[in-house]
Amino acid sequence: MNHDKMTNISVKRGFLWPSFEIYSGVAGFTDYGPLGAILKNNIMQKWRKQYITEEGFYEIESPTVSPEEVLRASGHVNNFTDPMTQCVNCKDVFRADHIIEEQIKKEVDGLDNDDLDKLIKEEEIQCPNCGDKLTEIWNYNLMFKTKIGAKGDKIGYMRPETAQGIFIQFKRLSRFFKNKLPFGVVQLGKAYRNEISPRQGVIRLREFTQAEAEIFVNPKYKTHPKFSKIKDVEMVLNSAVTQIKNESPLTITAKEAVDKGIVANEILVYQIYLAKKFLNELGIPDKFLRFRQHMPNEMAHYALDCWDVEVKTDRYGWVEIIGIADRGDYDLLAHSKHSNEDLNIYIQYDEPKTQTKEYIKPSMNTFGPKFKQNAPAIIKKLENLNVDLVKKEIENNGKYIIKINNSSFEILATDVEFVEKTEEVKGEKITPHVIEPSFGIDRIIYAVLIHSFHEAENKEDKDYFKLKPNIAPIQVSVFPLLNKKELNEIAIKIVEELRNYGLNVDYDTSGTIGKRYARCDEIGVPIAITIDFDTLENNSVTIRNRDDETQERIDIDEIKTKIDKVMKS
RNA sequence: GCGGCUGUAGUAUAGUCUGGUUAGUACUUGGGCCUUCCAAGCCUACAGCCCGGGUUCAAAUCCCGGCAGCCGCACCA
Repeated sequence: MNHDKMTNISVKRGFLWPSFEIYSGVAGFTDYGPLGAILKNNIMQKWRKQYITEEGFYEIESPTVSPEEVLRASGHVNNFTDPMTQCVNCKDVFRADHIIEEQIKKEVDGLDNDDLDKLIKEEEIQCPNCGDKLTEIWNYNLMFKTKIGAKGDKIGYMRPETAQGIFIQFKRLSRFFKNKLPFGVVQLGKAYRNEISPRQGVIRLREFTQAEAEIFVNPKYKTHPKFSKIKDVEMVLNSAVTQIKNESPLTITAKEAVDKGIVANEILVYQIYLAKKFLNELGIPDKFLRFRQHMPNEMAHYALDCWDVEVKTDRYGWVEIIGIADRGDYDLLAHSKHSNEDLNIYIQYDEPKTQTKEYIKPSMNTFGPKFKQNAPAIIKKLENLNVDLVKKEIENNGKYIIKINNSSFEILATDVEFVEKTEEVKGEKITPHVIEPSFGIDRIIYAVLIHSFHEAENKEDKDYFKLKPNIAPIQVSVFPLLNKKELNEIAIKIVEELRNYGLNVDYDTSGTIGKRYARCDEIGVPIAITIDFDTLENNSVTIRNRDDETQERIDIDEIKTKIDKVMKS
């Protein structure tokens, strides 16, 4: 790992570029150059393959601008802000709630800004730096605000996560999936957070790409049909408990993790497994990965449980690249409440359940004459009473007194019967829980680049990206050994054929062959094909492997089969 | 957002302190020559003082502001 060298080559060769550079740039934004854009697409396509093709989820695409109501309901308008205050003297800026808590040693969660302002005055909270006075509190909201429409009176925000777009479409989605749980919906796209001061390059962007899956499950069945296949897979888990006790992470199998209650359920573990598999296949080995459970106090406002997948970097230490959260029913309930829509799903039982329930049945031949015109009202009241309570009261005291308006009525044992009634219940409405793996694509690309970067070990060696063939932006380079007309002609023919076959091919005639090999190694092209004078005579070419520099003489007709083989490795 | 350091072709740098010729060098890149398998050589071309203002006869160089990068603090639901 060598962040500086890697970044240098990635900029030089067109993977990642600073944005708006000719206007001196803006922090927190990045451009994907020509190779970076392909790499990103390849990784996103691979992600789609794993979650859409292999897991059977479906993708939707929703707007990146949201009306305010959506983000009010989701909690982002209120919870995604930080109360800030500034020292009038030294101009340092602080989280208001943090410094209040620090100085009065009391939690101030849930207080609004006016309360906090009051506290600052009453408790004489001072600048922790220089002890001077603090300004009034203002909210720093991490969302980009905008206006929708010409009048500009409708507030919109750039979405801070792609997830909300899925929750909002829950009704249509559940119909699309024939109202059957579980089902999974994914969305890949941009999200926006106006970070106070982003540094760390592509690790903390103000505009970034997420790939999220929202898996809607029946809260009673958080099992997974494929779990048995992965139950023996070992993973390194750093649970909240091991973190609190300062113990080293546990290496345990998926099954043990569930059995011992370290991870809440099978679905969550399965998702951790998928994340690990995905990263392994991108070329990030297990020793650079770990799974860390959020501590109760660091959990986002919506989460029941959350595991971060972290990757080791030389520059930034362990970096979170994926979050896998059990969001429970938080989002659907929140949107249901704010929109007045039923966001639930009707679960039909396999077999109708018979429920036996006790009712209070008025004995009408005594009840009617006794209460006369008040009878209907009393009956209605009786229906809503707790049966056991009424029964006990009559058994113990011989009567139960019902008050309607200002009159009270005595219900005696002779006035009512207690009847058991059996009825069939065919199903129930439930609010699904949501399991959400959320991938930070930009961070993953950084992780892929830093971990596929091969640093020269000696003078003969060189720096290059050892990208896995299935994500390499360019799969094949085709070189004529010398820049001669007759070699170029064949080379161009092969290039065209491979391009038609669906491969990204680079054709290069400049400089010496060694230089061209070096150049294509640098950007991670896994295969090079060289045409020489023997090709003219016997139709054979040299195929070269990037990683071990081995060469093989093969027939032109074998090229595609050979490439396919490498691509699958 | 605060403080410190830094900013010269695509990259790495010389020059900045002590203002003064056409901003030098290497690699890279393009074109050409040569060349039968791992950045060889030769010729040639392209390309730079972060932006804005000030001081001065004269600013890459000194001063101020901005922007960006790095480091520390704060922030990162």
